[in-house]
Amino acid sequence: MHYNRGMRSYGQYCALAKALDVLGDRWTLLIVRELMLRGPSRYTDLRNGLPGIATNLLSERLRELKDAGVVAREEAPPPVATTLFSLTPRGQALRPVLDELGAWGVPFMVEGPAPDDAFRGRWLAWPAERFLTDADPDAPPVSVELRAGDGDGADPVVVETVEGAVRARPAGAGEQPDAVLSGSPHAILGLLSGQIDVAEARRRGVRIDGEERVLARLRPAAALASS
Amino acid sequence: MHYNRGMRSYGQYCALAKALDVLGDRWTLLIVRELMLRGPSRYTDLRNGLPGIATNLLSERLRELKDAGVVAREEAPPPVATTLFSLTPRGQALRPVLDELGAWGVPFMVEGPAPDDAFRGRWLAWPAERFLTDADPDAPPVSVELRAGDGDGADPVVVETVEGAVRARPAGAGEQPDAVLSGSPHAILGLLSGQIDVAEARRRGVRIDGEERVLARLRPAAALASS
DNA sequence: CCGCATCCGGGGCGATACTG
DNA sequence: CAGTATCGCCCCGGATGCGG
Repeated sequence: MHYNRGMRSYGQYCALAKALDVLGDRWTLLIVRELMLRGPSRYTDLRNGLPGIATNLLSERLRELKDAGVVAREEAPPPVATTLFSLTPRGQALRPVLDELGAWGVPFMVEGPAPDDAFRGRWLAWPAERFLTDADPDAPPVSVELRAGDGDGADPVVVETVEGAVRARPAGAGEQPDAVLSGSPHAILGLLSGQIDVAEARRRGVRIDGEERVLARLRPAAALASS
Repeated sequence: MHYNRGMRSYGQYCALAKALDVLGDRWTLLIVRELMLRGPSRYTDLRNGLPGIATNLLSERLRELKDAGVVAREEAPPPVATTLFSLTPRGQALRPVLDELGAWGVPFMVEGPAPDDAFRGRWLAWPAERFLTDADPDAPPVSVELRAGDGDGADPVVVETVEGAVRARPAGAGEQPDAVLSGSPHAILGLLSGQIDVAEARRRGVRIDGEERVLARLRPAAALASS
């Protein structure tokens, strides 16, 4: 029987405290991150996208988020017969929160990963959407595939221009990007964020296949890492 | 001796996870809220603005935030001889994060406070800055004082127009606002957020002294509480 | 008074094992 | 595949003490 566990409230009539009553528990915002980046996901895929989480915590948080109206469960009908978790509109409304928190955290990433940090390629998709702009919106669309890290978290990500904006999505099968960036997550993130240029990135082991000039079109926006 | 307590990391090379490594512990973001709303503050004043916090947690969080470069301590010289805590530029950069999180939490406030919720008047200052706009930026500036709640958390707040924007600050002594709003926090917040109009607010016990028409100038911005 | 440090009980959290 | 069950540990909450 699960009563109101984890629902410890700050007991303050304040918008920020109320938000943290729902989102402040450990792992909660990272679960929202995965649902935001992946879209509707199965339990196992969420677990894979959240290295380090305990399975009981994942199920408990998903239940709390469902009760709070942030997450929805939908049972897919046979023959698939799997459960899908997704964000409600109220959950989608957290996008600006994650964007701002992530932007604030970018300087920590620039320092490089800790020795045992886990990594998933799609975690770059979201900084990419935030920091890249299309330098020539009227030209035909371009796309770049990012392959960061080794096999474990190597889900490739495609960054493409869409009507003047830059969007990122998981790479599908038989992808045909204009260019492919391969290298360490650290170096690729430095390139995306504008902290280092193409020459410096290459010096740090980044490999560029395909048409390199499309990189000049996806330019990092202005100063992002204010001290 | 205090080693690296509480520094439990998610161990993920992700901007959001890195941000939460610093800010994700309990009470941390609320401490930043107080420093943001109050400016440089003494330990005791922070404690008063954070009803429910344990004193050891406050000191521990302040130390962690200092180590992370978010908070600075300055020892005021004699004869004052008190310690002041303030936000570094890196801490000030959290303003958009708090704004977005707070905006997301506003719908919970509209539902009204829980039975034993604590309240401080200055918690309205920050939603006010976010949700009010000056409907007539070229006219002479106006100011409204908010007195929400009873004695305990009645720190009055002054909302005023400053060059087309709306700013909030703690009310000083001998304040001369154009109007004064008194009433329950719930009703006043409804008015600020545009959820209820002046007539409805009055029906809910809000009292308006001074020139009522200045309220027409401080208009709530467009829809804020998306379902 | 102000700014903590110390002590202690309870429960959230983390890791593993297990099940329909 | 999608969880539940169980068990330590350490974070958290509350009270008290205490030096400057």
